[in-house]
This record gives sequence, structure tokens and C-alpha cells, in this order.
Amino acid sequence: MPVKDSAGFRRNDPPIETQGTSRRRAPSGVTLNDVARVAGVSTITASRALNNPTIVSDTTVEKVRAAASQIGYVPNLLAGSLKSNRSRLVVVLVPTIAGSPFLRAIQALTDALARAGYQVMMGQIGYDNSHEEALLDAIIGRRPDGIVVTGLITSEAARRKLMMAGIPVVETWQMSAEPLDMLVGFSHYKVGEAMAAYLWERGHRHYVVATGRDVRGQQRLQGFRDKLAAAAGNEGQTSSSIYESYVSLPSTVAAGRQVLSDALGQGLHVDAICCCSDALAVGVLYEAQARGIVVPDELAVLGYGDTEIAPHTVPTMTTVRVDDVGIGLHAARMLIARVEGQTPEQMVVDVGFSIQQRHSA
Amino acid sequence: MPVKDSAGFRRNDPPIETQGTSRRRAPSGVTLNDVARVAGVSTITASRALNNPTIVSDTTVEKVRAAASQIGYVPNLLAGSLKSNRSRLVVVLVPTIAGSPFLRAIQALTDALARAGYQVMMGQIGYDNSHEEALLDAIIGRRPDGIVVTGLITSEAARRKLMMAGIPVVETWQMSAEPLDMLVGFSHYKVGEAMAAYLWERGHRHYVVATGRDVRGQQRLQGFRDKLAAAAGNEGQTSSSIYESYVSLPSTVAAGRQVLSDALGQGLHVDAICCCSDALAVGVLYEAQARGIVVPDELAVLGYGDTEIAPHTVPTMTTVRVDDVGIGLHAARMLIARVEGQTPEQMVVDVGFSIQQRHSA
DNA sequence: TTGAAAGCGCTAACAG
DNA sequence: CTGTTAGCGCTTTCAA
Repeated sequence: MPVKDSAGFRRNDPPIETQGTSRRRAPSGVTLNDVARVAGVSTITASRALNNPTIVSDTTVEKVRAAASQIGYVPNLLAGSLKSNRSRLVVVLVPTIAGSPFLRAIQALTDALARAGYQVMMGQIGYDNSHEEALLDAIIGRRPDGIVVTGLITSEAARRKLMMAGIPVVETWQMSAEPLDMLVGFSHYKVGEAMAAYLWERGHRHYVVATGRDVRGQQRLQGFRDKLAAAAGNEGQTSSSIYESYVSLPSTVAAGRQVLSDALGQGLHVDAICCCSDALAVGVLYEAQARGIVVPDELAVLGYGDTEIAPHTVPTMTTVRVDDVGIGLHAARMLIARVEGQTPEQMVVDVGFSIQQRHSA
Repeated sequence: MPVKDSAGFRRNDPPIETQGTSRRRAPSGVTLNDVARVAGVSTITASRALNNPTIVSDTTVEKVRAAASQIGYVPNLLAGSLKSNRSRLVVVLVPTIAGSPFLRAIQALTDALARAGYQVMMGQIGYDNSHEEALLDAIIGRRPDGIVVTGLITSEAARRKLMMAGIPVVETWQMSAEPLDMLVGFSHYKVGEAMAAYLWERGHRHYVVATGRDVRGQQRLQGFRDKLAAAAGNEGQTSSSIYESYVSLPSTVAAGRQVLSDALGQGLHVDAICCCSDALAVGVLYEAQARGIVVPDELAVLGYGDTEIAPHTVPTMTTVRVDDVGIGLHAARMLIARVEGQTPEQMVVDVGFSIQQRHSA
């Protein structure tokens, strides 16, 4: 009869021996099999004790848990995912990491997903969607439970690939007439209109619109133009002007300084600058300050994003407030619902926007 | 004899039928087996044609590639990784995503790894390393080929886990007497010394040091204190003072404004503020501007990070320049070397730092 | 240059 | 509540 001391079963367990069969480089080592052997149960029982403890007796659960922690077991998610077809992995496609205006949304998304037991992988896709397709294979290959895209999936080939793979997709940050699957965003066209209306109503007539060449920027620009044309039409006599200034993305403070100094260098008459990001607006504000131009009296400056810096600039920045956290949370919720086999309440969510009025415009 | 028309083999291939065996929800669908069948070769040959084309005849490679693209094959990386024990996945542990000062490094890392065929997953670990261990299981479970940590792995349990898993690890952003594995960083203590020396030499004697409670901030603070004590010791008669102002992380522009206004509110005599981030310094500059305090004449402001905004503030910001891109690139290089079975030239890299002199101090 | 067999570590399905 | 069997999709090993 084996000795039973106060330490209990620990000293009498069969030793964990490396299986003679595998003589390659040491793999991860401890497997569920080892746990089962130490606990004196079958592999599947060990699996259940760890992943679905309610359907296993309490004593068994205890034994298995003890065994697992004793021998330092870390489950191989690759194997589990292969079998169960669920990877607990969500991939987020972003244009870029550094300087990205989407990070707050991604933070919210990541946190919400982590709480539900999912992990997030980031894929960089660039602002031009150029290697969208190449990346997609590498991503689909990992069989993620969901994909969140910043923007829309544009190329027909990529759309087909995603549909075929049957992976739930959430497109974000824009609206679309034909979403691939689920979508949460808002209308950039309307943002452009609202920005134009805001500036027009305050008597500004000569605008610089600084924007990138991305779809969303173009949509805002179009909204801005259209709203202005309409407003100018109503008051036929007034003269107004728009100067379009293109910046590269992600936009920067440096670019903002450049935008204003270029405009003035060209001798333009400007009384308002509409920016495609807060960073850009910060740059414009600095340049104005450096040149002794008084904001908002001589020049109105409108930002976009309502980032952390906006309420603290001098003067404080009027900017478009976007519910980025809401985007992240909605995307997470929709995705989780779908993965758990339910249908999300809404397949398309418009989170809207508002203009946060402060002192720069 | 089967009909051979100009379309070649396409019409005579056996149709891709769903295997009668699996009747669950449709998995990914197309497998390497399907490709092999369509191409008329064995599974392993198809595998080799796709992953190691040099050891397969050109005609076979062509056949297999055609078959793969014809039926829309996307390899299941889960299965491959399970067998080959290589996941082509690298995990980066960051304290936080939004507002993180480490993003430029991560961008560089991600780009370099992507070029070598690796993908990056981000894990958030918080600034207090509190759930370091819990996250670690989820991460190790995916059997990444490498792990890059922002900071050091502190807890003994976590260190053991990582060693047992045998996964290459790069700790970053700090130096360490006992790196777990590989390391690329620089001395924060020396940064603190350099900041103190810089301010002292320019005649400032009454400092506010604004910093977080993280290790790196504390190390800089200690260096600052020590250097100052030494300098003050040499000139016994001069009086000097340090006021330590703690901010939460990641630090913000808002916190920067608060730091200055708190210090003045307490009636402190301050002629220099040493910040733990550029964001903080930007806030201090704004607060000074709002109060009509002239920088640098009445107040010197020193930043840390040399982020994009630093050269564009008014006045431009003097700040500590850190080679974040270098950190990312070194980490990538070291990791790749190790995964490919080589020994990296150096296991520990000190990328150093410098003070970027501009106008705020 | 190609193939057959085996099995990575885990979980779904179906018994007991 | 527990166990047996089979196999996810791929790559390694060994053989031709």
C-alpha cells in the first residue's frame, strides 16, 4: 500500500516521462494527456474538467485542476481550434498602427472582446487597400472567429474570399449601401455638410479644406462642397471659395502647419480651415500662433476626431465628435452574438456624430 | 478515352464533393486534399508544391497552383502550425493601445516581421502588470514563435512559464541585469541623469518632475534626483528643489495642464518642468501659454519621446529622443534569427538616447 | 521527384 | 458523470 502522508497524492503520481516516440526538438511539452494521466482520468474527462467543469463531478474537477497546475499545463489552442473550428481570435484590419485615429475604437473593441475570452490580432492594410488580398489569405488561414475592418472591403476578389470563408465580418467607420455582412459607422458625407453649415452660419466664406485622399475624406469633402453650393445658392450675391489642400495619411501636426503656411504663401484669402483630423488642426493652430494670427477672430479652425488634446489647445478646439468607443463596442457585441450563433439585433448601426463647440471656431 | 478540348484538363477533373463523413456546420471547406485531388497528385506533393516548390517538378507545381486558385484554396495555418510547431505568429505585449508611446516601435516591429512572413498579435497587459500571468496562458496557448514584451517580465511565475514554454522572448525599452532571454532597450536612469544635467547646466534650480508610477518613470526619477544631489553637492551654497508630481498612465495633455496649474496653485517656485512624455509637455506648454508664462525664459519645459508634435509646438520642444524604431527593428531581427535557429549576434542591445535640443528648454 | 503512413493535441460524437 | 473512438488539416518520417 503506498504511503499516504499529509501532502496527499502529490508524491505518488506516476512521473511525467517524455514519450519515447517524439525525438524532435522539445515541443511545448506538457499535454492534456499528461494531465489526465497524473489525475488518473481519461483525456476527454480532463478536457471537460478544464473547459466545461459543470458537467464533471467536483472531485474530478479538483483532481484535474491540481494535476494541471502541478505539471504546468498550458492548453494548445491550435489543436483545440483545429478540432472545434473556433479559434477565439478576432482580426482587426487597420490602415496603420502609429498615428492611427482608430486606436480608441480598437482599444474599446479589444477590451470588450478580451472580456468575452477573445484575443485580437492586428493586420495592417495601408490606406490604399493595396495588398488587401494578400493579407487576407494569411488572415483567413488562421481561421479567426471574426474580422473587423477599418473602412469597407472594396475589392470584389476580397469580398468573395471573405464570403467563401464564411467568417463574420464587421465593416466600420463608414456607411455602405451594400455592407458585406455587419456594419457600424456613420455618414462622412453628413459630417462634411455639418462642418460646412457650421462655418457658413458663423459668417465664414473663404475656406481651406485639408484632407487626405481616402474614401472617408473624399466623402466629407463632397458633403462640404454640396452644402456650401446650396448655401451660396440661397444667397446668390455672396462670394465664397473653397481651396482643397491634400495631405498624406495618417495626417500630422507637421502637415497642419504646412497647410496654413502654404495657403498664406499662395496669397489666398482664408477665414476658416476645415481639417480632417485634430492633429492637423493642432498644427494649424500652432502655425497661426507662430504668425500672430488670432484664432478664431481672424481665422476659424475646425478639427475632426475630438481626441484627447482638443479641449486643451489654446484656444480650445472646436471639432467633430465621433463615438469611436461606441464603434468598438458595437462591433464587439455584434461579432460575439454572431459567433455564439445568434443574430445580432441590428446588422447595421449608425453611431452618428456631433460638433463639439469650443473656441477655435 | 476522355474528351480533351482546348480548355485542357479543367473539364475532366473529379468534382469537388463535400466528404460524406463531416456533416457538421460547413467548416472552411476547401482543403489541401481537394487541391491534390483536382491536381491529380498526392496530398503531400500538393503541400510541397505550395510551400517548397524547389523540390517538386515545375509541371507539378504549375498543376497544383492552378488547382489551388481554381477552387479557392486557403491553407489552414492552424493545422500546419500544430504539426510543424511553427505558427509564424509573434505576440507583442503592451500596457495599453490607445495613447501608447510604444506604437512607433510596434509599427516598425510589425512591418519588419510582416516582411519575413510573420504576423503580430497584440496583448494588453496594463501598466501594473497585474494580469500578466492570466494573459500569458492564452498567449502561450497559441504557440507563438516569439514574444516581445514592453518592459520586463517581472513576476517569477510568469518568467518560469515562459522559460518552460521555450518561446523566444525579447524584453524591450529597459535594461536589465537579468534578462529573461533577449533584450533591447536603454537606461532610464541615465535619461534621468541627462535631463537633470541639462537643466542644471542652464541654470535652473527649482524643478517639477512629472512622472508615472511605472518602473521606467521611477528609474528616470532616481537618476534625476541623484544627478541633482551630486551637482548641488559640488556647489554647496546653491539651494535647489525637486517637486515630484505623479500622473496616471498613459500620460495626457490634460495631465500636463494640471501639473503646471497644481504646482502654481501650491505657490511653488518653479523654473523648470521635466515631463515623462511629450503629451505631458504639450499640456504644460499650453497651460503656460494660457497663463502668459513665457517659455523658456520664465519656465523651461523638457519632454520625453520626441514624438511627431515636438518640433512643431510653439516654442518648439526640447525633448529626449529615443530610438523607438530601432527598438522595433532590433527586436524583429533578434527574434527572426532565433526562430530560424541561429544565435543573434547580440542578446542584449542598448539603443541609447539623446537630448534633442529645441527652444522650450 | 513522389508517395504512404502516422500523428501533432485536442474535442465532437456516441456510447456506457 | 465518464470513457472510447475517430479525425480536424496538415507536415514529418520513412520508403520508393
